Amino acid sequence: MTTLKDIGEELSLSVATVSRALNGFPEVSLRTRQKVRETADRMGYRPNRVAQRLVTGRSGMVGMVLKIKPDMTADEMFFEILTRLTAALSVRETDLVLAVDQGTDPVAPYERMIERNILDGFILNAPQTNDPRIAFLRQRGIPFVVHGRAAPDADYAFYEIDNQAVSADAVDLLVALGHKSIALINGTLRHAYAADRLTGFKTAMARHGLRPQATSEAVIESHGYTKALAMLAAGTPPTAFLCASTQVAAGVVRATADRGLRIPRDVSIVAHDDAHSQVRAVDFDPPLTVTRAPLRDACEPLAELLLDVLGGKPAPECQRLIKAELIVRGSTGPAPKEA
Amino acid sequence: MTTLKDIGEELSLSVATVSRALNGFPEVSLRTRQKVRETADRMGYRPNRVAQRLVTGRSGMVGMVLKIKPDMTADEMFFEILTRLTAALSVRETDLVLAVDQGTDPVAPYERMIERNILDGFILNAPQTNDPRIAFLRQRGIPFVVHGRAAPDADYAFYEIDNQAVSADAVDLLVALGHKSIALINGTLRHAYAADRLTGFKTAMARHGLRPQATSEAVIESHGYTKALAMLAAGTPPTAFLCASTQVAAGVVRATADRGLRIPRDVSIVAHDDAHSQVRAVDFDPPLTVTRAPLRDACEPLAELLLDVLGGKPAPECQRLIKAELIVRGSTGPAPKEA
DNA sequence: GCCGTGCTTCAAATCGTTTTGAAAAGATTT
DNA sequence: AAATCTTTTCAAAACGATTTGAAGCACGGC
Repeated sequence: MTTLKDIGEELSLSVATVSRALNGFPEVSLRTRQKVRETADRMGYRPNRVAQRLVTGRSGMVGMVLKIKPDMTADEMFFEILTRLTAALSVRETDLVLAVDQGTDPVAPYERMIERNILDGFILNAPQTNDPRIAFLRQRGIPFVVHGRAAPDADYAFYEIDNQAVSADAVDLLVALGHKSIALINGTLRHAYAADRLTGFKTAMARHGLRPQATSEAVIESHGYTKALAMLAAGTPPTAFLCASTQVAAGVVRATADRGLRIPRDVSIVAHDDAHSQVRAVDFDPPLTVTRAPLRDACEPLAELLLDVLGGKPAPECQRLIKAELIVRGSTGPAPKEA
Repeated sequence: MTTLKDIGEELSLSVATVSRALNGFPEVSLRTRQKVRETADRMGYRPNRVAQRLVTGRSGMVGMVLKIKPDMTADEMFFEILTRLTAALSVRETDLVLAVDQGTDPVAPYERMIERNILDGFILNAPQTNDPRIAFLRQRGIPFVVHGRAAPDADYAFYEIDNQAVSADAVDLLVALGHKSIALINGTLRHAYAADRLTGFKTAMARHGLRPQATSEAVIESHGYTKALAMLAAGTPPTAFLCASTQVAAGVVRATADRGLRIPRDVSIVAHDDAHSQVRAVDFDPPLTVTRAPLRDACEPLAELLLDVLGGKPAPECQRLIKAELIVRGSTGPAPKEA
């Protein structure tokens, strides 16, 4: 393996000069710089990353912990995220070390990875309100970036969509169409994003002088189905639903069909669409009106932000709150005439 | 971060002594060794892998490249394998670094990871016949262990089930039951395991003086269905099928039902079962006779073998060829009386 | 009292890089 | 031509571990 010393001897230069020449420092003359570059290429020099890391204190590796469901499967989208994240980091000369969260203590896998002390930082996802992992990493002073924002006053690096605006935009659209009885079928409030959606929903409804109806549970089809069915059977049934996901929307669609209601004539539906490939908003009949913010779009920014954090950029400059796009399709229409 | 120097200063010992004490060298007295161990624990010492690697050439980290399908999903079983592998390596003080194969050149991700030269070795899976990755790693002299055997005369470390025996055992069982027309619905021959299954099948059939019928394609339900349908419609329809997987078996079952045939009265089925949780052999009606070899059982041995290879154990001693278990259930029965 | 003999411990070199502080060379001013 | 300033180069320290060769110490034998 060619080393700096080899190149130095070849050219009768010190390793220091060779190092600076290759790293493009201005204090080495252009002529030597070129000569060094050329000989380095000729001799097939590759910097020894290990040595580089030893002296710089950086390892060029970041960690991520996979949360796995009890049946040892994971989210369908996970692989796409993983792929894109790996690619985004790879461009930045950074590798991803994976660990698996086997339940019990959410902090344990982070502790284990830190113990090995070869990691520069972490990428976290799916933060919960008062997430213990975030508290842990901050207390230990370990750099990290979160996909999601655990609290509105977060003082760490994150990438997140504006979940309050997601609800607010949907409410505004529906109110403009004349809807007054609007229900939110939300995710479990344990998740920070769901809490934000609820806040945004309540605020927007209050702004229009309307009474909010909401329920929070897992974002699965059956939840959408049972809750929508129950709400439609109640005294003042909603004329519009805000769905936490397209999966939930599928359940709501099934419930309205069971009740003999038509979309959008009797019931309007707006869903949030994170572009899961499984349940596509455009495949609905009628196609779903959505607030759209593909999860995969987070990968590039997350990599970028983490590198910024590692580079010492202050946290406030490493926060991205993105607006979801409101896409109006066939599942929303004017509110039905009052009965 | 605690270093050897810190411990040395704490105990008024040289770093050399501390290093030897922690690595259990005999030339340091028992008393100091214990004292050092204890203070190291107390101070939370963790060896710096980067520094270790620089001087020893070992980093305690191994790599694995994930092959992802074009739709960016991966095998359902993948997470379980990943979990178990991580755990098995963790016990051996080794970390797993993941990269993702984004198509195009199968060797490229390995090259990238090697360039970073912080890895001690690799775990490969799903080898193909004449796998370029294996050729590459061997040519570069990089240690690796393969889950699967790319060729019968493999001269590298691997863990694999005896795929020729898988077919042979099934054939022997069926022949003992009186079957003469037996078909193999195999995986694509590009995969080394499928080539082995075919060889074993042909050899076993020849041994019994029978003419083999075989087809090779992706191990999915539809392949089992279409091929079985075609074969059952042919001149001398098989009375028994060997299926590459339980998924394929599901297709074959559907095809026999479509033809109005009954299992095992008219058609017997033997499948290979690698214990995917999705399509379970015992959930079939009747439950499937299988050659069983859970994929997950490979994790411990793979970790063990890789560490052996890294420790310099010669390749021939790092090869494991495991027999699959033949489990006879309701899907096999005596051959039907000749028409 | 001198010298070998184990048994422990140590200082120093090593790995390949980055970075600091100083020296050498060249250019400019006095 | 001496003095000063700039530009370029260098030797050495640092990162944190392992490993080599040597030294300190107590011991008993001569």
